[in-house]
Amino acid sequence: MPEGNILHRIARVHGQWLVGRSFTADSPQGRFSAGARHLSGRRLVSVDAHGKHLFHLFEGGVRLHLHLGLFGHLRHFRSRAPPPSAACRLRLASPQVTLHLAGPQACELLGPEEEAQLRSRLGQDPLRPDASPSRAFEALRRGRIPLAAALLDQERIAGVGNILRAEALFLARLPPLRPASELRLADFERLWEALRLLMEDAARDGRIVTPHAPPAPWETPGKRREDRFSVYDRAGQPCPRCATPISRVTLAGRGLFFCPGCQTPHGHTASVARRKVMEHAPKT
DNA sequence: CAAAAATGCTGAC
DNA sequence: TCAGCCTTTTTGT
Repeated sequence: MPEGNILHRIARVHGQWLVGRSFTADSPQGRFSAGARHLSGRRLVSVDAHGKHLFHLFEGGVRLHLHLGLFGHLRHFRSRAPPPSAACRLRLASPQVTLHLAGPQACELLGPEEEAQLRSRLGQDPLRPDASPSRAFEALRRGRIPLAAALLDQERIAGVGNILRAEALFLARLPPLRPASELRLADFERLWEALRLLMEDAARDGRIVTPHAPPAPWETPGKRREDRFSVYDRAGQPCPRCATPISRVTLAGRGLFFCPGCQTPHGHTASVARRKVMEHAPKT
């Protein structure tokens, strides 16, 4: 379910509503009972997101590491919470706020050096204020794999998932299958900026919505899922920018969506040139 | 009801 | 590269 923007959103919500409170913890599902006992009664000191990982620091130096994986789900309740589902791995309850965690890939207590080691393996996170774009540029260009594959490698850039990859490459007009080592600085700068914009909007609004402009005549208004994206999960449908049918290829076992019409090696300059020609064309 | 799929990651070939 | 993890939602009988 979540890409990095969702984790940052959760961290912000927890920072506002959970930090400073003490919680009773338990594990209805049972697989985190020992950890929950250790957390119970402690005050939450801080919350931090890095990529798709969440780090909660409780008083006494107790560190909780969460990763939602593909299925993980967090629910928040004010005042009265419903009974937890049988799959609820961790419940944190206070008089004002209750949290239910189900299906996480990771829910564990870490020592300080374990946490540091984990964090040191994560790449630059576009949503973190301490992110270094030049280090991200370096990391992306290492090795000889397609740019689209490098973007999902959390040790190069942290927080990008399959949707953000597709939408950011589309916004930056970059061909996803070109070797990452051939990425030029100007292309990277467009890509980084697209990631930052998409992720910041999505962290604030709670969902990824791409500003695909202009509104195309073949698009019908609606709230169905596919309307939120320009290329992700839209194989065969017309590109909102150039109307070429969107492609889907399988790369490293996962679907990659892109527009073969305008995500071309020099798609950016080519389309700018085309627009200039249009501007100077005689009016009809 | 059952089945399938999903924005992720790991460990074993 | 593939199965497995594990939950929720959507789709199909």
